[in-house]
Amino acid sequence: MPNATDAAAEDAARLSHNAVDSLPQGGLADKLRLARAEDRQLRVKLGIDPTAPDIHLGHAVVLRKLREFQDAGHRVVLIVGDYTARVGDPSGRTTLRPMLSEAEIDANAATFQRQAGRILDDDPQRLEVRRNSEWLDMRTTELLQLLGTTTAAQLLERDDFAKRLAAGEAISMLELLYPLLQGYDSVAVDADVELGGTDQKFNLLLGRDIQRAYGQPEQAIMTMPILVGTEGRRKMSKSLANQIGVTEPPEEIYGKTMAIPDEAIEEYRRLLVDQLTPSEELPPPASAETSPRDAKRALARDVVAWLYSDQDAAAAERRFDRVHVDHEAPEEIDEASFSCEDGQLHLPGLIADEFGVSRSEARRLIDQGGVTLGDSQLAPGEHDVAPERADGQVLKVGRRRFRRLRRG
RNA sequence: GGCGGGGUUCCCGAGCGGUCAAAGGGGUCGCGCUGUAAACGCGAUGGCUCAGCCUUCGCAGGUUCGAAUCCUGCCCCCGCCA
Repeated sequence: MPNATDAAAEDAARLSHNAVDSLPQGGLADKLRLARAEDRQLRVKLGIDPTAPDIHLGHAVVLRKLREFQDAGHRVVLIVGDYTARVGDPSGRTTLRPMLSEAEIDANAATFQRQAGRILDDDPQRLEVRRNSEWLDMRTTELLQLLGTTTAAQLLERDDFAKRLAAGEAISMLELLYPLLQGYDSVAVDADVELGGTDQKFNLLLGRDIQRAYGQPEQAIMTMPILVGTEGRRKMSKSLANQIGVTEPPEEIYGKTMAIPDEAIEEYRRLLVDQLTPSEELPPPASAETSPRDAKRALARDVVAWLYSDQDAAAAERRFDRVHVDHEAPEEIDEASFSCEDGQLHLPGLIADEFGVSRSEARRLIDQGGVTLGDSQLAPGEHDVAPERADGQVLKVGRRRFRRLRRG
């Protein structure tokens, strides 16, 4: 039986799998050692931003890591940044975030918490959820004490601040304050470890300084890679509209995964699908012989199976093949009823109503050969059709929008 | 307090009296192709009762035959100096 020291180091190594940074050197092992010695759980913190409530695969990377800590017996402390959401953290971006109303924040926080439950263990012993308005709504004297812990130069070291300063761009006081507030969260919850994306590195490290200033042991920090969005370039985020949400329907998740560039396949697999902690018994990863298409199909299946089930994954794949490979209509199609008083069915109006586009857009779609009625593609200018020709037919708009038409 | 820069269509960003619904890029959409909603190529991208009409270039007024482009006032944003 290995002694406690070795075991802690091994655990730390395992938990650090896929992490970009685990700081300070040996810090996590020390924390694990301490937990063993004191026979307690580590408190592993993650701050979440309730401005973007829907959890996507990018969040899932960090949440999966948290799940590993839970499975190792530790306690995850999720901090809903309901108070900091009023401040707006600009990490990795160049413009200020909009502020949200309290009602919006509450709704978003609830949504996030519910969705996180898909990945995290929600056993109260393993998961604690807090809101930072609990402690950040502080007296001015306390705020001043917090401000006293840090210098302007320290904050301006942060990469994005430094760049913006050099470029003569605006940096608001609120933004500068944000890292301090986040750091104070660590103090308030006695964090032993804090996780985040690599864009959080500065804030996580500053949390250590804040804790020290308050006479607390400093947290270990771990950063996880930022998952790229479906276009394969920029970080996955809702505002960039390149996200795959964990609650999206199976066929959407499957399809969006198929839309990622081939180069991103390996990264997606490594961060989302592979065994949480590597073990010797695992089969080798998908061989390089596999074609990108098949590798991506397998990935898409695995992601859906992870978030739903094997059956859902198989069904999603069937549907995808049917619609995108065989170019046929899916089995299940929503119906749209139409009526026509004046003898002709005006398609731009119908398409606009059914798919939420403008009539002008609908006209363009028809004119560009993007609309098919039954099995004939509509010709440019063919905006009105006889009702007999439309009734009972499948209307296909673009590659993946379908309606079965019924005269009503 | 002083000086300077700026607000353009989903985003960035050109335009600076007519040829502007407004260059170019991004994004998005469509088609083609294909191994996929990949890649690549081509095209489209304010609205509508769509060969025409209507409404846009921070807001309000004005000059002009004619303004996103000129003038006046206002609102907002940013930087620098102090």
